[in-house]
Amino acid sequence: MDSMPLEVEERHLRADAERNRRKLLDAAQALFRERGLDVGVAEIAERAGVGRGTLFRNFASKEALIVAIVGERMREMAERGRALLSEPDPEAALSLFLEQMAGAQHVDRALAEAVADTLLTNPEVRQAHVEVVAALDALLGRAQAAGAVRQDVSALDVLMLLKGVCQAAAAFSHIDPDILRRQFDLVLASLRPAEADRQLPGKAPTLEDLERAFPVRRSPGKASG
Amino acid sequence: MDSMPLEVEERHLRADAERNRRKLLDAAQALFRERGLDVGVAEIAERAGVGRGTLFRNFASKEALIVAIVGERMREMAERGRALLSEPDPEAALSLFLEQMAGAQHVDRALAEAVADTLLTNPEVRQAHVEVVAALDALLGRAQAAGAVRQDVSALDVLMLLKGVCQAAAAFSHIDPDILRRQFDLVLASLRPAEADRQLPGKAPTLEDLERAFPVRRSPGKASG
DNA sequence: ACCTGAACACCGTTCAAGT
DNA sequence: ACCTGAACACCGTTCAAGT
Repeated sequence: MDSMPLEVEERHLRADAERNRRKLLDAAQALFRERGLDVGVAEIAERAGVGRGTLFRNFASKEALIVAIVGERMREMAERGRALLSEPDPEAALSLFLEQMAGAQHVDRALAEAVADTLLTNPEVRQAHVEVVAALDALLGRAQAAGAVRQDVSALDVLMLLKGVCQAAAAFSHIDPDILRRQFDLVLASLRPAEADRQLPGKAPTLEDLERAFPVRRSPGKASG
Repeated sequence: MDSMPLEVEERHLRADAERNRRKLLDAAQALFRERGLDVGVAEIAERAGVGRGTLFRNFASKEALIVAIVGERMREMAERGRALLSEPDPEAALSLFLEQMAGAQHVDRALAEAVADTLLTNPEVRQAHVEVVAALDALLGRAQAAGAVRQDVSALDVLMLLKGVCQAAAAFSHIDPDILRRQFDLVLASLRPAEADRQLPGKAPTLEDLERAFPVRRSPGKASG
């Protein structure tokens, strides 16, 4: 059972079905991005030009639709993080990545609501999130090796700290674009190499801690084995 | 119209009505605290031992019930902040207040969800929130005067930074109690007096910025003037 | 094989009938 | 004056009837 590939479901769709699926994704993407995850399925189907039932034929639930969209955005973000590994200055690369994450949430309400929500327990979103953490971990490791960042923080430490920045700054930056940068600088200040008597207590949180805090819920019904 | 007192509505309730109101508040408080703001009004009314209709006679909406509870918790928190002004060590007082805020959200899911939500646009919650900011501002000012905290941060700067810590740490601290303290220490590290070339850009956010970012929505219908 | 809208279940909210 | 549960409006989801 461990040899079963995880991402098949590539069985051929009829041409019109494939087209409808795309129209639904595009409509939902635009509406979620603009007005958040509370927009109704009726409006999404209408904007896509299909019946309500078609939405649920392509996606098991409204959440599944959300997951398809948010998961993709997260994977894009992880990819941008990996790309920054070729940036010569390790500190600048880390700072840029943090900035891009906040920026993405700023222009996409769906993404901002998703990371705050309990959506992280969904398997697909979790996997994408793990990718992001891995990319951040790599960038953070480089910055630490270069002596630009204190040794005793982990990627999850940084991510937790950034979460508030993203949410708060996103709400404010319509008004005052400076605030985003201020909050960043505060986060970066917290990450500077610490004197010996300022070491953080306990152990740095890992992905295993994340798993124990938010156990991934198996999607119900589908898997019978 | 500016001479109208804001918090009257103290007209006498019949004894049984007063009792029902209390039962509803107690039931909702317990359920919200334990399981978050999604618990249904039917369950709340049942636990309180009254009909659904009675809930809506005492509170204009489910949100009004939430606001009554969350607002009170926030006002308690502001009071604790003001009490800490008599703590002799300014840095310890500030640190304690931040710790108490995170702790309160840790034991009360309702509070944690409320501060993340758009509930801040509600007038009553906003007023309570402003009280908290004011208390934090006083504690922060003392710590800055004592040279324990950099001069260029405002209470809102700190509150934004803390928001992520509260959310993230609350979720994790079931697993690893160290994490809360780590995140705190990171926030405190970011607040240490900065070297001249590390000053934050722009101006520190004020309560007026908060008002422009989240304009208070007038409660609809009630006020006719 | 897929599309569709009527029908269903589940919320918050209202209101006519009771006391 | 207040209480109550049946009724309503509004969601996400299902499904029998269509193509």
